[in-house]
Amino acid sequence: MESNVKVRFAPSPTGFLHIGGARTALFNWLYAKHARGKFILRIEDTDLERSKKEYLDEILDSLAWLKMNWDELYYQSQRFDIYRQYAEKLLKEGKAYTAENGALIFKVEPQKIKINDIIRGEIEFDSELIKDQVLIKEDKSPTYNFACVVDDALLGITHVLRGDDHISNTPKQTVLYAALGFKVPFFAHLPLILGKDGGRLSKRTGATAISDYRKMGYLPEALTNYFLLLGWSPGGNQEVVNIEEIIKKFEIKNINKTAAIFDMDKLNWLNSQYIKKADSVYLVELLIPRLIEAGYIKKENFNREEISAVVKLFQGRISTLEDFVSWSDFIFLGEVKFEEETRKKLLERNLSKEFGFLIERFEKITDFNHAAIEEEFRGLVNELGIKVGELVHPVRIALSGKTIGPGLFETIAILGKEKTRERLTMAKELWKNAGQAGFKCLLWLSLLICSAGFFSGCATIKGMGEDAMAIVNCVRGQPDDSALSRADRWMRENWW
RNA sequence: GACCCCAUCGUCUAGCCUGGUUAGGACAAGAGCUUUUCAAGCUCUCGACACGGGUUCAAAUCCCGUUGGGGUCGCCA
Repeated sequence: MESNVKVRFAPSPTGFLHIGGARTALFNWLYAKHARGKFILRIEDTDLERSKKEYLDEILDSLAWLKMNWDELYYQSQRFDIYRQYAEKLLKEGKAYTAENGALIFKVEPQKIKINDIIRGEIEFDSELIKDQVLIKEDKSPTYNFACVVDDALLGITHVLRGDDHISNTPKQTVLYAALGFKVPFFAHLPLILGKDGGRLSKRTGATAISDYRKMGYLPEALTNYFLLLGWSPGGNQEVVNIEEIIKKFEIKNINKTAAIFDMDKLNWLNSQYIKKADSVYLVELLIPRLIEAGYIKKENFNREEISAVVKLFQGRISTLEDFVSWSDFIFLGEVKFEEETRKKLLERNLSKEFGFLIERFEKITDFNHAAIEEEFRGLVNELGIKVGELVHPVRIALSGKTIGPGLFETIAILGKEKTRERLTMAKELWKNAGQAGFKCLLWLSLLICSAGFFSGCATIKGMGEDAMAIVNCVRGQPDDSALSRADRWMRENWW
């Protein structure tokens, strides 16, 4: 059962689809769905100079990505004849005149102009504030206000939902509707979306293009949900909403009057909620291109089930798809990437012996799963009489290069026996090398202390006691963080 | 500057139309629980009716003013 309701979103391809535009499109789309009417997309490309194909493509892509499907599509650049025809009609009727440069201009008669806004009620303007309106410009292209009126009337638009910034265009348009004998549609002016500083949204106050949010790894459902909350409330203290239910409930008159500030924190939270409840199959499909781009998987050779397992590992703790990419690197890549800080942390304590035991225990496991891994791990910890954390944290670093991450045992299970063994072995190598470095250092030190002793007597040797201990620790495989730098400093200060 | 719009926690908002609420929820912040880290989750805390006048027994709610914020003043859209 279709109604005669027809709404439109009319972007101009002189820039990307931004947050404000997408929200306007959403409200139009929602109302069309609610009223079982039609949602029309009209490209306002009358400015041939500034309209660009790349912008048009981005707008269409972004709308499709947000799942705002349109029923009809029009381009104003293909309708210049129509505008001209109506302008000439006004000219013939004496309602418009020709300017010296050939432009056609509409004469605005003195009057009070009332517009009725569904959201704001009646607004009155004085025509004295409106100058005569250009209909067709010197270059023969129509002006925005004229093309807009002709199209909205001819296409049968019943409700015009657009940004607040168009309020002052509305009286200019209503006089044109009257002059052309067209029925005036209902108007609803949506509150603006502002940046963090309460001013206009700009690159400085946050990304504005929808395609940027897509790149950053937001889900279209989450973005739509967030836009909805900016200016409309579903009632019942709902935050995460079901779009089908919203379509049923949506009413224009319930749209807020107040401008809203775009809050990334809440968007992030909403996105994390959507990721948490998303089907991992869906997430895998969204992630595949990102993983290929990051070089984690090869285009022609990847396993969806493996990716799915990794997705489940991180699903509950990320807020964007890009978070997943940055957290999961160590699982997909052959080698672990260490930050210098993290490497130092691992070197703080030599657990070569413990890691050796762990490798042995893991080798015995035939079904390398979470439970079995945990059992062996805890078994070893008990046997050694140490705290779980003493082994968990170094192992996590060795395996992932990170000090934080998902539960260790499930991570190990996903990582697999082979990579786990390799990385634990690699950590042992690291300690061994550090130990050798320490040994070399000791040789140097002995030499230094001997020479120093020879020249300065025993007092200096005593003073060196502390530093010497650090070096000794180094050799024993427990290199003190500062041992090397101490030796270095001592050498500079005392050698000469 | 002129004209127009708007005004509830830091932010998004419910409540306003049809006056009587301990002014509710969410994000953020803080605390705790849980714990192998970080998150998540759960519990709690913090936190608002811009101001001034009316009207009324009673005002976040109705009216007026002030202040503050925003928008528009193109042969751009």
